[in-house]
Amino acid sequence: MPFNKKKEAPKAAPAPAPKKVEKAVDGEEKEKKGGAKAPPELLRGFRDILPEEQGKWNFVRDSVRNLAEAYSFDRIDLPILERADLFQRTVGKQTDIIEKEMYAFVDPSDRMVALRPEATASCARAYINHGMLDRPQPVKLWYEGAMFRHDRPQAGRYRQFYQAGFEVFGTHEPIMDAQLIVLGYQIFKDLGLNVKVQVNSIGTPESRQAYLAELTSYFRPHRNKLSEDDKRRLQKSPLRLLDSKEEGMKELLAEAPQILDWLDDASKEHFTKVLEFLEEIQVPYVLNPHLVRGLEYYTHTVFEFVLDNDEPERAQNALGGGGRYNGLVELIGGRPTPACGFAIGMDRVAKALGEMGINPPQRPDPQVFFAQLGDAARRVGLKLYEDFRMAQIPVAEAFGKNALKAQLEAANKLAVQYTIILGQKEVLDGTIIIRDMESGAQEIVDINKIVAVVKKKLSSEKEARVVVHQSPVARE
RNA sequence: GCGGCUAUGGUGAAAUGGUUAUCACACGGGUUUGUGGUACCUGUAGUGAGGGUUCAAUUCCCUCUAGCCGCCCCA
Repeated sequence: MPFNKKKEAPKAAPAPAPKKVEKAVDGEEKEKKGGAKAPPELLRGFRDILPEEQGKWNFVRDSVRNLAEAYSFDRIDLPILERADLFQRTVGKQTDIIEKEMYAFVDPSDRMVALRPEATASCARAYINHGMLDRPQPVKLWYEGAMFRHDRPQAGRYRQFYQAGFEVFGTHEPIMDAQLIVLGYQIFKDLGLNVKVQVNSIGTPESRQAYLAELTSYFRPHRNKLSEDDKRRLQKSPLRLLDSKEEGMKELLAEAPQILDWLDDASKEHFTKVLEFLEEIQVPYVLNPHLVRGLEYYTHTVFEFVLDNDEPERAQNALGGGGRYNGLVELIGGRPTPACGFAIGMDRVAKALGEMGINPPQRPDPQVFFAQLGDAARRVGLKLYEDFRMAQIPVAEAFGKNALKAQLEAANKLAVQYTIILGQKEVLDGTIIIRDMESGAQEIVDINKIVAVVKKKLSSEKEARVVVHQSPVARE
């Protein structure tokens, strides 16, 4: 989806690509021929997140939100579509994200727009647009939502993926870098995931310039030893050589100049302080002098959260990352404003949870099942259902089924503790049957007291259940 | 974007160049009309799409599509 093919896009009608029209016609013909409709197809790299997975996702979303609030971040929702040049300017034209992965197109108003490939730039834009520099600094924002990159899909990598991000504008203080790392670390800890924190500093653009020159001249004599990929990196983004996975690179890298040695004094001091804070609060981190990040806007501290599991070599183990980006706000037209932030990849986090066998229920398990026989019972049942809901007792039902047998079967599948049964007879008597699903014992109670009776019966077991369902956030 | 592997009902598997593609689970209906967990009966549903070779293709070949793995990149 190259972004620059717009040149001759005429100003006239936003003619939809003719190709698409043809295809649509094809589709119709196919339908006619086969009689049956061709099955609908998902776009490549897009997916549905099904109900079975929602438990994990809720867990992730809840943890993120709880911690965002605990660290006093304010929620912001940003548009999914932005002017394309926002990302071009910030993420960096040389990056793959911009060069070939951005969903960019001309909208009906003849404007070049793009589905956001990330949200930091939007945050910075919002910060400027809404004059947030006139609020008490720092301004701490968090968001969550879908991002789009037209990348080659793989497990844990989708073209529409979800990120939760945290951004802090308006402070240079190294303690902020450290706190962001702590925050990210805590999110993973709350989720029960083991992550390693890797940190590095890539200094200011000026100090980096000098380092890049040095790095390039170090590699140039070895040019013939480099792989094609690495040669390209040497040309395009020498920093990327540092995290090359090529075999032969290890020895070369060992001798290569280290960026930390090239930082100016202020950068060094900043980084040292960040590390001191991390030690103080005992976040285990690994200094990784080869950690560089793909987005061009980073300055000083960069960090990544890497899943620490049995298969450390997996490409999708980076669950999140971020860093400081002191130049970004100014780059898009704001006053010079220091800032830093990070984002976590929720798809990968959810996947990691699944691999750990963590799969919370997508909603509270129903504890009671309501079985009904006949229309009179249904009418009463509809009302009864509301009573239970107000008493906050989750009730399941199978209004779609008539036979009591089928309803009990459904109740059994749901593993409820009690089924309440309402038939013609009970409606006339103003009573209702309550059946203990484990023992099969039944008793008849006054229908007006059923909610109270059930509540009482459940309360004995409730304590145990509450412990089970307790959010791990509350742990330790 | 590059390289490799893969593709059979909703899920997991089986089979074959030649009758009607097998099995389990899941799902729906039922086993004389108001009682579940085990049993029995029964139903729905599949060879990813398109082309080629062949008398005949789910099986062999090609293209496409999608997924997975690695690279690139990144979350």
